[in-house]
Amino acid sequence: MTAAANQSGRRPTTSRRLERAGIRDVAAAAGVSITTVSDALNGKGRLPDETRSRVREVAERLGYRPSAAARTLRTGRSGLIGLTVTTYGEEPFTFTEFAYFAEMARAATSAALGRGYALVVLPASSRHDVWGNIALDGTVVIDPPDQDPLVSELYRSGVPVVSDGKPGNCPVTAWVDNDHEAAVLGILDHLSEAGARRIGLLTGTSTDTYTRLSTEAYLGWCAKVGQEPVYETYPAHDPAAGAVAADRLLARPDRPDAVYGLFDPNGTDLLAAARRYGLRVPDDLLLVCCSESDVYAATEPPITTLSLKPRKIGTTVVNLLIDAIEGVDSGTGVDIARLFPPRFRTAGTGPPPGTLMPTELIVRASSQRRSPRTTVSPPRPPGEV
Amino acid sequence: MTAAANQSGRRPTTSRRLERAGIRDVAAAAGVSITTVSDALNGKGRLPDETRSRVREVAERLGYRPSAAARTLRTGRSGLIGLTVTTYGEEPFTFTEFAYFAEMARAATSAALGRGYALVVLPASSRHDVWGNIALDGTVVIDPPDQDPLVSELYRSGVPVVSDGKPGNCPVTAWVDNDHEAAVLGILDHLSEAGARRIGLLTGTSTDTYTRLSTEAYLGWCAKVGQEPVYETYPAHDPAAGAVAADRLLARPDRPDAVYGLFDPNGTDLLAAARRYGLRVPDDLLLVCCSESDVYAATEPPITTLSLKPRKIGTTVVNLLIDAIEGVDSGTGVDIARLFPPRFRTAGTGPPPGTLMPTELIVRASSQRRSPRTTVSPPRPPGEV
DNA sequence: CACTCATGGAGAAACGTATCTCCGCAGGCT
DNA sequence: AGCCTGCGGAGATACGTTTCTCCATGAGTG
Repeated sequence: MTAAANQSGRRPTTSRRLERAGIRDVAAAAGVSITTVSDALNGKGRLPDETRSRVREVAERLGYRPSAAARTLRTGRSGLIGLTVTTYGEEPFTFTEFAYFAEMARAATSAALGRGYALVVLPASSRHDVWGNIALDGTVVIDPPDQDPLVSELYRSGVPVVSDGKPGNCPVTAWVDNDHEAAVLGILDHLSEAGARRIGLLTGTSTDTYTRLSTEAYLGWCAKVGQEPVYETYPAHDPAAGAVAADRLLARPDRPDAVYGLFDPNGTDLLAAARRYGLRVPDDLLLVCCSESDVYAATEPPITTLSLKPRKIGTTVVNLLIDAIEGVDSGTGVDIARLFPPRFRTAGTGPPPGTLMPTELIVRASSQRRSPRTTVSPPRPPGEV
Repeated sequence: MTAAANQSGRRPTTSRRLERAGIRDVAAAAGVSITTVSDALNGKGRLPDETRSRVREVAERLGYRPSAAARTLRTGRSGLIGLTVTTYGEEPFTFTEFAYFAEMARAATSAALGRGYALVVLPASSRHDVWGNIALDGTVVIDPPDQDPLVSELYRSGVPVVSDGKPGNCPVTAWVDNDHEAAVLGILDHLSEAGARRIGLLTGTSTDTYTRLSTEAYLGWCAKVGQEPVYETYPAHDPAAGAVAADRLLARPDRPDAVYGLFDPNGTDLLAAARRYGLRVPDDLLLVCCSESDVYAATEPPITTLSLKPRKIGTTVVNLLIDAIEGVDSGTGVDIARLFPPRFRTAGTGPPPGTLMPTELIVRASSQRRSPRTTVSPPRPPGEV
């Protein structure tokens, strides 16, 4: 009768009743055109509220769900953001900074969802097999190595890329990182003030930005204050090697009286090694390590840790990326500087291409000689809930 | 000249040079039809190898990347698998079993990538906003609550769903879970054999499958051996409440001489509480907790842990899901029993709808009265790398 | 010689949506 | 009376694949 009749006249194939309802079916059932359905559901066009609500009602009744694939094809936006992790060895996630990554990914997921995007986890290893098969609106890259071909290709094909960790030579849309130099210098000063005479470092052998910048900061500080560097390195992705390296560091003839460990498990490893050598913490050895884990609040003694604030980083990275995705129509060589002029949401601070986030030092007993009481605390009566 | 000429004759819009090359451009450049390009690149059709390689070469030269959206629209397959986590409170991931989830997600990601799929992380909370906007070939659901509307809707709309954790009333394609009852009974027997007279339990207040089955197994065991149950509960998602509950458990007048803690941080919390009350582990108190973390290998003393084998679970869940996705054309009410007849890859063992995975008890000093040496081990000389 | 058959490949129809263009129709204005 | 304007909505096209159908050709076969 109405125009809807001859529209649904198409669909020449055999009678399939079990198909999911499409926008055509909704249009036919509501007695309007496809255009009207699309506009009504997406809040566009000029339609009286009555039509809008009627169409919505019909769509609901038919259980209509718009096809994400068709929408993506048409609009060029998938609502998907890649989360790429650099992989050491076979496993998709890096073992090192495990808690850091988990926290960061969690915050990133949350932030993305809050803005209508979802995260898909993609190791950098698997090449075009699966990479090319996913429509990505943008990508977060964690600690890209110099000259990463993957990042280059993504960037070249117009996909915005924001990296966690200052990139070496990759062209990225923006990046976020901690101020690793300031963090290390802060820790060294903190240990010095606590009475440390010779501060050692437990660091990694890999060349990622975090390890490199932190080690350089340590060496620079040593040169400045005139201390001979005392450090041991080990492959950070090997969980067993850390304990060995910790032992090695404390076995040296020029044994340090304070140690900073760059990686999460170093705290327990150093504590165990100290115990083996009969060193009391903090009396004989001051200890700090970088970790996001709260187990160090309950060790004996509790260990001072540096937090890289992965939640803040994850949130910021995603917000920068989505700003880039939504900010400019299609990044065909637009200059980065013009990318986010007005719509900067994280307080008009930093210069967009690179943002440095502060770290947080959580001071506990292991780095304080003048702690009020290093003995076992008196038993606490069982409290309320 | 050839047919390719008039095919590329279309594209009436204004001259856009910067567009990404499409399959049409490849066809025109190679002097063949679109069909031939598609067949050549996808390894289908009957084409001489010479044509195939020539087309591939041209595609490579033009930097052709097939549009994932178009492919998904046409084939109905996106290569994406949803990973849904039940959320407690605001955060997208559950705090409890944090390491478990991280390990499981890692294994699932790895397994999916190995078979050409990618994982997208989707909390169950965010409803149609983002859920409906993503084309999912299937979904992994972690510990779905009874009558989960989300799972029901997914299943009804034909998306395969495999759950980690035995589902209550949700209709799922398949599920995988640990044998929680056997695990708890094994631990209780282990503690009994080590000399425990009164075994306590630290458990949660939530109603998820894991907590429920484990607690029931404990109560059943108590009834069988005639021990009065001694347990404390706390909201497992609250990291601070665990320490309080541990303290409460050891402060009871009927203080247990052995404790099993259901959640990851219980080990350190119980150890700290024992220290406060002057209890030696394992001499005065035997300790076991469920954890995937290896920090318990380095505590003083090392703590016996139960591993739920998240890697095995993640791998199995994903393989089952992909089997279901690829096994049958479009799940319109096919009976589950016929779903995986031949192509079962994980050794022809389990009955498909539900699979129980064994757990692993990692016995350390905290649960052995006759440990060879509970004192500090002698300093080990610095070994080779 | 008339015929099947395998080979190599072209044409065109979907897939389901968003959106650009355009059209009819009132009512108010000059 | 003609004209403009705004409202409500229909038609058609394009997004970029995959794939079903079909055609031309030359070689083998009775």
